[in-house]
Amino acid sequence: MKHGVTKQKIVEAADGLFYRQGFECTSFTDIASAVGISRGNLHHHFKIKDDILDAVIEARLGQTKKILDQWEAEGKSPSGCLEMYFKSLVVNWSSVKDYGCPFGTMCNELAKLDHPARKASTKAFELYRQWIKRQFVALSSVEDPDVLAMDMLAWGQGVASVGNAYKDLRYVKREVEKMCGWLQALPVKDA
Amino acid sequence: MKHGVTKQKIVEAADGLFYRQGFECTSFTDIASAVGISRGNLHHHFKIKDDILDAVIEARLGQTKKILDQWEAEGKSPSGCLEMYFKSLVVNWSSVKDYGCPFGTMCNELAKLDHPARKASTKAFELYRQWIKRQFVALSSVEDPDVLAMDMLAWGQGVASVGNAYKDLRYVKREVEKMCGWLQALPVKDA
DNA sequence: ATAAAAATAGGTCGATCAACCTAGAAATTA
DNA sequence: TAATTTCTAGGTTGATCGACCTATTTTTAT
Repeated sequence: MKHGVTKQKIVEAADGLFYRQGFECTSFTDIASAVGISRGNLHHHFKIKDDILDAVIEARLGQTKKILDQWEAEGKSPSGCLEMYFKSLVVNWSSVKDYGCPFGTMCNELAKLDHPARKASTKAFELYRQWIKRQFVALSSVEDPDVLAMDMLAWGQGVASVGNAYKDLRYVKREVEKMCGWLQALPVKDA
Repeated sequence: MKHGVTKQKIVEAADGLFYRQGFECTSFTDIASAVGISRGNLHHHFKIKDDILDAVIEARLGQTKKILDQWEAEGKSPSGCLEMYFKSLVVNWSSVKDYGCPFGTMCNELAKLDHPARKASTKAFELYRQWIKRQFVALSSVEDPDVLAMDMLAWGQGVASVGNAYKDLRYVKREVEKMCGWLQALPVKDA
């Protein structure tokens, strides 16, 4: 196979499996058969399992950056961007329903394992936080964008967790609408 | 050992291990050695691993009921009760910091595993929800206690998740204070 | 006191795990 | 074309897993 293609395919497959099954419950055999290669080949590209995890985390960070850029392009205004963030729970509902938030659940699994890559896995949170903070700063109608960004992060985690437990899309939609309403009621910077 | 004592010790040990390591990452050997018994003995009390999980979930439900009753005794007023709930994140910080919320993290792990006991694990959420709702009804100053109870549930999950990721006690304390302040600002039923 | 039942220990089994190894195939470079 | 590197497949190893089993001891009931 072309240079680097297999490696990328491995990371993509591992990403999905880590999300849907968890890191610890995903074996080399799982990943290899998902990609359609042998275990030996998998070991050639990634010597140990933790190396796959590192690559997955890095790939997620890149993907997250891309998505956040895309939201800024689509959302147009800061409040539009924040709406994109809120609504992502509904957009990704089919997976959130079954597997929760990919970032939050991975962070928590790695925390329980006291895994060396735990800290790296929280970087996605940090990306979101800084991005959200930037939107609030641009809105300039809020007092403490730092605190508010943290609140938005926790809001997403909370709704994802409860939504996942209750498998209740209506609840999630209601929460998202509530946040969008709150956002529009915010006093906007002089137009 | 006296009748039933060993079984109870097993459930207690398994509870802690499931919380700190996760269900899937906890082996019969782990539990047996934590209790100080042999694997064979463990198998005598619980034929398969899922039986231990069922017992742990049931035990957690009983423990949760007890704690909620205790909070109602200590909290005195409905708002005092809700403060007990908020502050539990700080009280249990040393474990939340490392392992997250015991209910949320178990729910999510079982969801990923698509485990038969998943639904049972959500019953703890339901206990909390109904209890919180009762406090708001007693406060009688809120419009929709049902929605608000769900919000409080999500708030707890969100703060636990973000607090666990960032290992930031100050953030958690700030959030708790915020909620306590919001609670006291609520118009109370005629005294 | 004796029989029955429950509790305990430890061996064993087949399966699966991460990791390592060898060797051949394919692609690249010289 | 020849040499070299990269990619791929699959076997092997030692450890651990859940589960099962057979004894032996302890407790309970008769």
